[in-house]
Amino acid sequence: MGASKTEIHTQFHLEIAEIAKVLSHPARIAILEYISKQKDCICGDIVDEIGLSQPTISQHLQVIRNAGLLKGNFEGKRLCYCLDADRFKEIQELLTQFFKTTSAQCC
Amino acid sequence: MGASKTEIHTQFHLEIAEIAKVLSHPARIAILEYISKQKDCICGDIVDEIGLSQPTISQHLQVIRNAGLLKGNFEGKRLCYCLDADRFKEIQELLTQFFKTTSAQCC
DNA sequence: TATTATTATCGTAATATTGCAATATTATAA
DNA sequence: TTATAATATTGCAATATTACGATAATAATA
Repeated sequence: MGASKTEIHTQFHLEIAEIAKVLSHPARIAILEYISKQKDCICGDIVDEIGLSQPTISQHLQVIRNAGLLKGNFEGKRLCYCLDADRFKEIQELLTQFFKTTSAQCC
Repeated sequence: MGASKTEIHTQFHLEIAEIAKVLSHPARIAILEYISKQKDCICGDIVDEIGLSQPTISQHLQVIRNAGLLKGNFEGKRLCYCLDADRFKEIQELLTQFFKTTSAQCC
């Protein structure tokens, strides 16, 4: 099949999995880390930095954007892509919550 | 292509992505949470709990096992599947480290 | 040893992901 | 407005993932 059976899972489990999927590719990890470090970040820089084609980077950016993690500010002349700090913190807290819920006890 | 270009990424980024991939399916999240709660956990229980076929659960378990998260104890008569607490903590720390490294500052 | 229960593996179909070339869109500069 | 630069979209090929039926392997019990 290839498609996961979403209907049998809880909202919490689906949400955690969706977040994790965003983080499940090294290019996206690299992009997130890079964007977070820049004051003024443009997509072209990312292409140079990471070593994938511009369309591929653009595609990864869309995945990150769909997760609500991207904020684009048109400050003055250029488009500035930044992490949405609030959403980023939210995601961090959801994962923390999962790790809290799931603490190994047996054996 | 479908295969990611591993050679262009750092070990850290690859490691984070690999961990996230394990967490990127709701069934595996559910399995991890369930296993962590049981004292004596057998695969069959998981099948009843989650609502996927036994082979599918077994496949998900292998992904979890490959990440070093499963510990199988043959205690007395039955096989007891448990979370590897050390590895679980390790994974948690790696993600925490990523979130620390990647803290939104710009905009 | 034969039976039964539990878990793993194989084979396969459906769908998703990754990556890039070509092209379109958008925004700035001339 | 036209040229130029930056980013997004489209289309497509290669590979990966998800799911399950059928079957094999393994372990406990009669």
